[in-house]
Amino acid sequence: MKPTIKDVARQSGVSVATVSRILNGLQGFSPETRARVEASIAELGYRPNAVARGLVNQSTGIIGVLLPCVTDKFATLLLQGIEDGARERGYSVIVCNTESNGNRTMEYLRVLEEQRVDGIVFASEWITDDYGRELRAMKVPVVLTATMSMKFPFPYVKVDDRLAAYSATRYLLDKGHRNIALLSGSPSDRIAGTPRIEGWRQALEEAGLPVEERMVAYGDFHFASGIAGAETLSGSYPEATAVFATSDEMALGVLSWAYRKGMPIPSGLSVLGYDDTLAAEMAIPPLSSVRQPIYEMGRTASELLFEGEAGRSIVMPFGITERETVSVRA
Amino acid sequence: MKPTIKDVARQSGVSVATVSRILNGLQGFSPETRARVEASIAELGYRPNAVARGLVNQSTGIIGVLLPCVTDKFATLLLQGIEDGARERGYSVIVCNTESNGNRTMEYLRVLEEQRVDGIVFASEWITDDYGRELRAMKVPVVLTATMSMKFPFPYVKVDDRLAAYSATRYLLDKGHRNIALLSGSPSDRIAGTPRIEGWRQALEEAGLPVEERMVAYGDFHFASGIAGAETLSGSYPEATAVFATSDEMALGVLSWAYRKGMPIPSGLSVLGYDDTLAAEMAIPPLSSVRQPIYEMGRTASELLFEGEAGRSIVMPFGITERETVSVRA
DNA sequence: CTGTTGTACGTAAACGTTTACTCACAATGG
DNA sequence: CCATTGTGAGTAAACGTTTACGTACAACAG
Repeated sequence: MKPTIKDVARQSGVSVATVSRILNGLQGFSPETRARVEASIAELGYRPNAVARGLVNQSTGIIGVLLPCVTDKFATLLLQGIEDGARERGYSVIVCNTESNGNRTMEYLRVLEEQRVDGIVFASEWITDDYGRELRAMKVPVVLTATMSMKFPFPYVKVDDRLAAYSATRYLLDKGHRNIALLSGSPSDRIAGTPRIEGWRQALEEAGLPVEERMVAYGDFHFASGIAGAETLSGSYPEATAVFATSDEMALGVLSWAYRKGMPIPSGLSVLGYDDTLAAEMAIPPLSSVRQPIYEMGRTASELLFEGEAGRSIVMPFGITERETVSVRA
Repeated sequence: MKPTIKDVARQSGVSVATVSRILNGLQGFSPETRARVEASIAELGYRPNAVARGLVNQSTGIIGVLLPCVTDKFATLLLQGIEDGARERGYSVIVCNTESNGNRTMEYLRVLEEQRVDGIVFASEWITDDYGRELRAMKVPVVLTATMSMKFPFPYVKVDDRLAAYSATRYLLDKGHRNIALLSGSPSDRIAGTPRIEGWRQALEEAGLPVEERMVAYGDFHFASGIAGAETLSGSYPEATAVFATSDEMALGVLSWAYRKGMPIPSGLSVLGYDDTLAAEMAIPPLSSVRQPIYEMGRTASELLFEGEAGRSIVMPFGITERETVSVRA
């Protein structure tokens, strides 16, 4: 089969130990030996076997990344950041597409443990007791990103969702809006649901405005649920002059619904998205959105995995990218 | 550290061979022994070490996937299909984000060889001589998807781009358009560039229409280049009544440009995209597009990797999804 | 000339599995 | 009652590395 270190050793008339030393940049060989060995390596086309290395070194050079969806912009930007950070440090990444499915997630955690990955980045999803226990039992560095857990104190990298939603709502208030609907993720989502709802609510309450259940619709962060949510809100809260959607895709759903209904944006209705992905930029009209440094979050997560002081978490900054879907109201 | 098969053997008073046989569903043990061993496994929380297994079995249960970009819809849908196919067969996937960069690609091929992956799916990019030689030298199953190579006869899964572009152009002709601009990828792209240009050209020529250089603009398949291309075409080919963009993102760029210019779609200009990704559905107005079964292509690629008869390639069907960006012209 | 030190290697054990051989023993057939 | 066969196991070699330890030899100090 493929040449092994033994073949290289034989070919160049030295022992495997010497070849290994040369390969690993240690010392204990003459320049001539080195030249001879390197010639053999080139001639045979030898490539070290990472599997064998992994076995003796107890380290595979692979990390695992669990994502709820590998096709949406948010998750893939995160992935890109993680992958860049890992690659620069000589690590490869195994992607695990959990589809937010508990069984698949548990199954993948098992696979990652068997594969003896050197670290795990867990993105976006709530850490259930099952996940947390499993992760803890693996005795491997874990970093959470775009999520966190009180119960399992893994280091995390994320923005403060509550604060971001609060600021976004304040932004709309400052533009003169007094009837601000919320198009939220599920209220049972403790990460990207509840905190954003609370931020919105707090901003309204501080402004002395009423907060009623009919002012919010719930979706799943995806496009279709944005359309449905807009439809719901148009019935339950027709006086709304602005809607704050907690994902860009849902905001695009609102835009799409408005287009369908002939409702002009932003003169008839202002729309604010969340994430500031490329989708916001491509929208018609270009979508104003709450900006998260998604790529940097991913990159930071992999940095933390390898170089983090134990337990250190990082809260990332956010901002608002102003485009053309929010009008000022006299 | 973590319990090994030896710990399990000791704990249950049998040899490692017996534990191994139980783990692998072979025969040669009594039901009582099996129960005892399984109890020990549960008690110790033993997980087989895939690295050690990989060493002796000469198979890692990992495949590598090379993608030019991990954030765009096309590539990630492909990835999702590949991952699903792999997972169902018990394989994990290492993602390699090449960014269409030759050095990164070569580096990743080296990593994949060292990691001794069981197969490689190579997506979207042209197979250079370097890549081809390296892939061939790895002596590992390779499947190409959304690309192919004459020089290196790896099996591939893709649609016939030339035919699809021809059909798309015919579709516009059938709608009464006689001035059909092309917004293409690079003409040096032998996979997604040239063939689509040729399909477009052939349809026009068969219809007895002139084909001139000024009728085409070149982009890189991404959004910004769509805007730029639309601008270029509006100068060089103002009489165009339709533009065929060879990616959805570029088509969205055209939509965005038109919105900016106040050009009504489709009454002022018809636009046809390519790929029929979610972006097409989310566009305003909803974008008509050439549909490729992207997810299925990915899934088929991983099937082929494990179960393909040597060298069998698959040409996938395409279609046209009609939405609202193409008008009929009297 | 002898003892010490440094250099350039080689030997062999480990890493955690799988699996080809063995082997003891019971059941079975003649 | 003996030879054969089948069953439930154990032993040990292999997979391809790394690395602790050992060793031969040259240079050098005293």
